[in-house]
Amino acid sequence: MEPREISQAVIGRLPRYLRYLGDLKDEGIERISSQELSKLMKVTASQIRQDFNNFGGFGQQGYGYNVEHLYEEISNILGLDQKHQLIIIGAGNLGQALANYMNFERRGFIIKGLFDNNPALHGKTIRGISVQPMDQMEEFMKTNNIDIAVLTIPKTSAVEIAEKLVQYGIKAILNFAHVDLNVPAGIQVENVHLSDSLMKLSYNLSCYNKEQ
Amino acid sequence: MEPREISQAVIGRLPRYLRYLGDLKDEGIERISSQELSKLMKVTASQIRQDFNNFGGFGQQGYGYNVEHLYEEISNILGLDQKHQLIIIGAGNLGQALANYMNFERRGFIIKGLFDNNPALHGKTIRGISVQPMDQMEEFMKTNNIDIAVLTIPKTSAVEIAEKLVQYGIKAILNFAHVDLNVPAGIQVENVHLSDSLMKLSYNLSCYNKEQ
DNA sequence: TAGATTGTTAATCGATTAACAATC
DNA sequence: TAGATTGTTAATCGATTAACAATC
Repeated sequence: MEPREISQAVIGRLPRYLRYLGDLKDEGIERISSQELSKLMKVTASQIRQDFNNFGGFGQQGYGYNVEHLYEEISNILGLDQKHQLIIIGAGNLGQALANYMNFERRGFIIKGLFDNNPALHGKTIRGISVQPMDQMEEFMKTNNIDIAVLTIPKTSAVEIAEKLVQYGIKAILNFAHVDLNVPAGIQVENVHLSDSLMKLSYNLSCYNKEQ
Repeated sequence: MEPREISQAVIGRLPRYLRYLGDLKDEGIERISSQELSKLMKVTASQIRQDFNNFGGFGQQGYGYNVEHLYEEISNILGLDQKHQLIIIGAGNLGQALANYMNFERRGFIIKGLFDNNPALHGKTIRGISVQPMDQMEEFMKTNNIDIAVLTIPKTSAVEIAEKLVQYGIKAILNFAHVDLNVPAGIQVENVHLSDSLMKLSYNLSCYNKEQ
């Protein structure tokens, strides 16, 4: 088990497996074969077995996979057995929307703080978390053991703020700003570029139309 | 030029090229070589040239690429020369946040309507767009020539609503619901699964820690 | 013309799929 | 034991990178 050698392609598929397994679990289904899961998820059974075998054997020949067990294993691989404390930088519409989104907590992603430069927002409370000025970030991160930051600020300040976050010891950033962050190796970044997604849709739309 | 044969891997990189070219354009830079762009974007010059050549030759030997021209070409490839009318289904926190986000309009993605089942929201206005009940969707889509729907509703109703949207003639869906939509071939779907992104961060965090 | 840099072919690398022996 | 299905090796496919001839 050499975690670093597993490709991001595989890691990227794990949350989807987890989702389907959670649903199966809720339906009270005990076991599933790679072939059944294959039909359900519309990926090859081969890929499913290969993916799972990156982490050791979770199945049993002639039986398949135990849903509950597999769910637990993937959940642990994804580190969901651990709690993550996170802060949201930027308490605008998107920041507030995310702060209001309860489902993250269920997975162990606990929103601890909200920060914004706009004085009009300071003291405003969302789900018990009050918006603080940016300059209190450093202090807050130290006392609250924050490991993930969610960036929902405009791209003009995102790079600079990300550098500060790194300096203050952040381990991972979920970046909604439409810019590439420049962080040292070892700091994890996931980008959510909504306009990129729209552009992909746009391409495939016009592409499909040309086919006709 | 056979649009359908271009891999989604290439398409997925186009918006990022466009972003860098836009920045270069704003800086008043006229030409750039694949090697310079390579350094800037941290991808290989080879990949850049391969990507662009999927669509025909945009460059000139010995010179490089004209920034303005390349920007226009990629913009057109992505279909950004055309306007897209879109509706947001689900006027909760996220739906409102997206409706308030001005930048989409600049790219030709015009938010025309907002729909929600919650009567408390009906008539509420965001940037001049009032929230309508879901049952007015069909009529609205017909009279407003809507091609993209943004789904920001809970996963319990997302699949059902997506089917209706398809029935009413939607061409593309940007899906924020944490569920896989089941749409016919030809209907474009882009998923934005925020909890999946957090899980990937979580994996890479624990993975990195194990390295130490 | 000489230098630079593309467009494009060929080589490599990695990811996906197929096949089957191992084994429950 | 016979049937089913995994774990794993081998084959294929596609995407990335390297190399270089074409050409501005």
